[in-house]
Amino acid sequence: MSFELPLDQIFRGDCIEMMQMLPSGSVDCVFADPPYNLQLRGELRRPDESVVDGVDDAWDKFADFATYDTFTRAWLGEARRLMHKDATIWVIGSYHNVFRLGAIMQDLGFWILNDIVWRKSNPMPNFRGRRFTNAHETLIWAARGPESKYRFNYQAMKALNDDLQMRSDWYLPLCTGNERLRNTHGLKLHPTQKPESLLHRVLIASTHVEDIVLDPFCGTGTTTAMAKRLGRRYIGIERHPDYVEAALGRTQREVRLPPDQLAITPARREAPRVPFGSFVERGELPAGTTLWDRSRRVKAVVTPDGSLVSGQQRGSIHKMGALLTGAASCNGWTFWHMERDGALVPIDVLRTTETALRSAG
Amino acid sequence: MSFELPLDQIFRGDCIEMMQMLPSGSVDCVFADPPYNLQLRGELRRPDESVVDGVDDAWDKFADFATYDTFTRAWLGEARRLMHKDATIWVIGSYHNVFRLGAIMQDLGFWILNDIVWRKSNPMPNFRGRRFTNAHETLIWAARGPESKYRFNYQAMKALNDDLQMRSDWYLPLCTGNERLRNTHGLKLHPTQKPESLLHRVLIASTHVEDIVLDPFCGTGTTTAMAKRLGRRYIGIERHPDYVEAALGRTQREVRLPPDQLAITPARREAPRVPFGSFVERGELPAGTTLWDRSRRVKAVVTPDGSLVSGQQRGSIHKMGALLTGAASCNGWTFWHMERDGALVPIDVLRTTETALRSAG
DNA sequence: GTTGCGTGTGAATCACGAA
DNA sequence: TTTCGTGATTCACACGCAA
Repeated sequence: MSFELPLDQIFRGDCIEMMQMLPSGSVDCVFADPPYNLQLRGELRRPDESVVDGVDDAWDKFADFATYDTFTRAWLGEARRLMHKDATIWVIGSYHNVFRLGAIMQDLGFWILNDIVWRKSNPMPNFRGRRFTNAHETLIWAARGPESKYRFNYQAMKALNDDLQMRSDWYLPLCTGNERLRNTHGLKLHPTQKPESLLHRVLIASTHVEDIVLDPFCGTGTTTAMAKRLGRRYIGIERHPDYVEAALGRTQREVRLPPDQLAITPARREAPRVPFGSFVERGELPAGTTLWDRSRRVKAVVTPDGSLVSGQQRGSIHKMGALLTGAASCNGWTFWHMERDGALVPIDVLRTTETALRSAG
Repeated sequence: MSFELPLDQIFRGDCIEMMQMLPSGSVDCVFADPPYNLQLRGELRRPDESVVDGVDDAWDKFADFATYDTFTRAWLGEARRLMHKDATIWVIGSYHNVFRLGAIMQDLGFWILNDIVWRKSNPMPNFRGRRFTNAHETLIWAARGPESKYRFNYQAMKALNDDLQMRSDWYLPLCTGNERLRNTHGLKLHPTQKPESLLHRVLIASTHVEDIVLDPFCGTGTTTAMAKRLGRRYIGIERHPDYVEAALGRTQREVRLPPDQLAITPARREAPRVPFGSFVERGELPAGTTLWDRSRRVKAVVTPDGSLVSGQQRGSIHKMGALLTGAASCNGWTFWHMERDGALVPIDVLRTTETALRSAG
């Protein structure tokens, strides 16, 4: 049996069983924080459903890895089925499990886009002085397959980083203080609650408003709460009733940001396409006008159909830019300039004016 | 057949076959930079139309993941046989291959101690704006097994990091400039030459003077050269004759530091923003350099872990400044000077560069 | 000598929609 | 499924030459 896709809900149950009931190709993004260690939470079972007990001689270590791998293949396989062709997935782990996660993801056909390092500003020190301070965790960001046309909000990430490309190493604090959920005894409710800043960056980078986000290991609901705040739709799955209760209350209390605060720096490739010829038609750049490159080394003349002519050659603004410079390709909008008050101005200013008019009207 | 262990040599040949001829349990540390199995699909151009010189060498091409895994299991298995019970291994990779490396290492019985992130100060940007800038690579540090009594020079690492525990994220520049080996046409000799600062930290962290270090993918000899400089014994294996020739010459020219400059030591120091040790690692203020006070009344010598030595005394730049002047305390950054073009310049100038400032964040 | 500008380059899985 | 046209896209350094 299979449900219609339920939105903005958090379910209690085994994530593999729950995912099996959801329809294929229905989610835009998955965020998963799977158990890091078999012995910790008793969530792991062998394929025959017997529970793994924690013995640590060499033979059993191998059995543990095999069991962990089986479990990992099962939930990643279901998650992949639920993802539509262009969806992406984030999986977080530490050196205990992340290598198995990554290898299995590759085996299942996921196409890794980046591995992201979450550098903790306040990690726990190494008390025994026998290793380097374990100051980071790793996120694997992957598309469903190599041909996916996945979403990456490049300009938004650049804006988040002082107008420099966002790198693969992120420096963020642990979840502490008021953000950390606690029980009535003041003890932390969940051992590995993720910081909201981490989910903020993940969701802003790889999803759009109204996109559907699935978290199969929902825990205390950082993903669902942040999805709601940022105007994304969410589906959470969590096995432990206490965590489900906390996640439900927390997400319920969360308030969706108003639309004007949800807008991110738009991607230029998604701006409405305006034909160069339309400016010729309207007389804003009449046929006969001469265009130049930035340093006046090459020039061309605008024709009535919006193509350019230079000598015997004729073509679009892009084709002519490439042709005259010998480049493989060329963005004609930024290459060609027109004279305005004696100075050269890129013809792209025509387009930005147009865009402004459209959004205003 | 099997050789006695040959020391301080670089061999040309297939690393699996060569390792098979060496005796079991004979090396203290392995550093391995295996092929990454990048899967580049076409030409990549910068926004200025220049072409990126990608890694297209035959040695990096594998038919599929299964082929790569078979190769990886084979060389890691031989490396493990050569390691004695308490030896450790370093393996470096990127998201293309590191998950497979780590999972296979765990399957073979290695015990992962840390995953280390080499954060590059100057990575190549993402030119098409379709992903996060791939700004790091990952090193896996592992013992031969869970019971290994491995070497970790905790105090030396702490000293190198201005008396703060060394973290799992390391900020180091790429190998560029004079350090990068070039052929007679000025082209890079090896597409992926590793920086000396990386090997410096690896060797200081996990080996002792006279320890035997094996590099099965020796390339142009960064490992062997740094092992010689730091007084370690080395065995290099490399398949490509051009790389072997370069590694031999480079390692030949390298000079072993004198004994008093090789000693590493515990130190208790303050923590300014930029660790003094980072300049030592990067070779901007190499071990062996003599520092003076402003009026050349006292002097001291820089050691590989970033502490100073003068006579029988050893300590941080701050402690040694205080000690040698009889003061209660001292700001080593302004007290100590280095010679530059015959004049004395405070070492604090090292910190004023953009690079230095960034290493803190 | 110093400063500043132009150029080159690094382990890279680097477009996408319409017809 | 394939072809084709449009047009989006770079950061930190090192080095050489000019002012």
